Amino acid sequence: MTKRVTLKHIANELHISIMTVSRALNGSPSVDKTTREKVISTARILGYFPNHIAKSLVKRKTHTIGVVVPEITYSFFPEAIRGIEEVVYKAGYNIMLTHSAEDSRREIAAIETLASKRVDGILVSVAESDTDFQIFQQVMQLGLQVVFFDRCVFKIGASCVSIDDENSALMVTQHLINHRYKKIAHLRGPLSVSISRYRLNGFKKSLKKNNIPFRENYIVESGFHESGGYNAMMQLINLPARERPRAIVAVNDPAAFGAMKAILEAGLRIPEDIAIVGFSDDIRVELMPTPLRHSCGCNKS
Amino acid sequence: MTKRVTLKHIANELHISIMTVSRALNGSPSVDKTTREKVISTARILGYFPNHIAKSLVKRKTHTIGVVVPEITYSFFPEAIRGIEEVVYKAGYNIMLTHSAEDSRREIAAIETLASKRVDGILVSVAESDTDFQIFQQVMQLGLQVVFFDRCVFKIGASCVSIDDENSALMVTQHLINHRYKKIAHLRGPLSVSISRYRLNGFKKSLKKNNIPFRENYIVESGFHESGGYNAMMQLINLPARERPRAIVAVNDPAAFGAMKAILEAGLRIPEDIAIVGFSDDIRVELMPTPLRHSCGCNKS
DNA sequence: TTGTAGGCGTTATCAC
DNA sequence: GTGATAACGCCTACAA
Repeated sequence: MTKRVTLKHIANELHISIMTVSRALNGSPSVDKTTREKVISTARILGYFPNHIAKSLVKRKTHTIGVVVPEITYSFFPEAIRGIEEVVYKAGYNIMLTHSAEDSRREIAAIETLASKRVDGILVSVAESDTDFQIFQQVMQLGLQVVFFDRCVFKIGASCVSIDDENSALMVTQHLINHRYKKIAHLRGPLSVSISRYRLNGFKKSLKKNNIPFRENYIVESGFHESGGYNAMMQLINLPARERPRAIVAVNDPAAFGAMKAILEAGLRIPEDIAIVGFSDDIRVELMPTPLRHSCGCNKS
Repeated sequence: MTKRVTLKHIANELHISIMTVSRALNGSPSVDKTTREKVISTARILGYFPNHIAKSLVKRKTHTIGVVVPEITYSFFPEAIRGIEEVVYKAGYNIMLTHSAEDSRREIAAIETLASKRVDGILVSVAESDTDFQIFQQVMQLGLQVVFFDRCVFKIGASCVSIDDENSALMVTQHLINHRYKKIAHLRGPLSVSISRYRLNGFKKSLKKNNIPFRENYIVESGFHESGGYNAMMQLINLPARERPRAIVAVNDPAAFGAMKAILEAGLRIPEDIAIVGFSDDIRVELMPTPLRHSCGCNKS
């Protein structure tokens, strides 16, 4: 059905060697001008497309970067992926995109596949449920570059790109305190993920710094998604009216959105009854009726 | 620096042939049970990862699908990509994701790269500015499967997956008419893209069907983005108060969002002063203060 | 400037 | 069951 045109075909057509064709097409200086022109024109006529697979095999380089995210549509990942694509594109690379669906087994499978497909490097934001990180060390020993972003794994010698979560959380909380809020609750992410821990720490530190008593029941796990934020917020709303927090620091924007939904559904107003701040510049933020406020201009790209 | 483990290494280690190793690892039935176990265990010990590049070269199949979108973060594409990833993952494939940034030259380059990297098929949603489609025919002649989605190119024999744009637009408009709106404007997309034309047609047909006079100045080009929607809406708002439309059919949700911004900034209310409907179930929709209404449950996945 | 030999890591095919 | 050999399409290295 399909006749794949190869260097050989062009070579035969022109009665020259494969190497000359290869050189001509790759812009090698040591090739006769006339020959080069002939080669290029017949390549075009025959509809030649270079076979990067063959090239990759011999060069041991695929010019492809693997990307592993927990959920493609989730939070700021579309923008991150977009940013990554832009950068690698300019460098002459492509991205192979996989998502783990927050499932660590699937994440491992994705990384193994990427390793097998011989990507030149892997960018990964780890799944919530991760506990075993030996797969990363394994592929790193293969010479594969691994760089974490947003959700990092430390202590295995890979780089990490993320904002200063602890400090950001501290500043976000401080922001609320500066606005005279005292009853501040925190919707936290799963503690297995580093950003959750850092943000929780920042939150706690800020309270301490301002001598605001820490209340255990003001820390509610929300996970990273809207439904979790919603449920967590419901818990807080169901506290006796006097106990209810007046402000919320959500671990990220999706959780904040879920919480807002719960607040509005309960007939409460934002921020008059309960104020709320999120994280990570979700694209939806600018369209919200009540803008989420951010502590800093930190950019996560 | 890196010692790539190959079948050869395993074979040498065990003093057997490469083929036996290959067969053992691929679960061929015709291999001795003991040998297989030995092979598998030393493969594990040596840290062997199969080289899909080599495999692809001989099998002429990469198990990779190329995806080309105009903008990764734009409108419903994150969800579409997510859906695509889910499907191909289950089929044992991966996706190579590229974006054209609405630039047809970049789109062509992306497709050439994907063809060179020998993806097994390409899913593409074309850029706004596209005029020349010969690249698609070119790669199709190479035996590469091309399937368009959302923004299709017709008449070149490739499949297209999208909603019935004309009918949807017709129904959306009818919906407004049923609510007694008569002064209805349309923010249209670039006419080079098929969905823009279909939606415009649907809009016109609906007016005609209901004997509502068509006004040229009620059709404003907005493009597909928020900024365009904003500018287009400003034009309409700046009409003399009596001329102003009371309802808007936007070509897609981002344009609708931009328009809403313009409306609100002008101190008008939605939908009391101006009603607005979008398209394509943008993820932000459910969070909007004034929900965008949809004509049908059409799903674009 | 151009050509030849060999190999990248794997599988198809045919022998044993 | 297992092995040798020849591809797959290209490039490196060396020779002419």
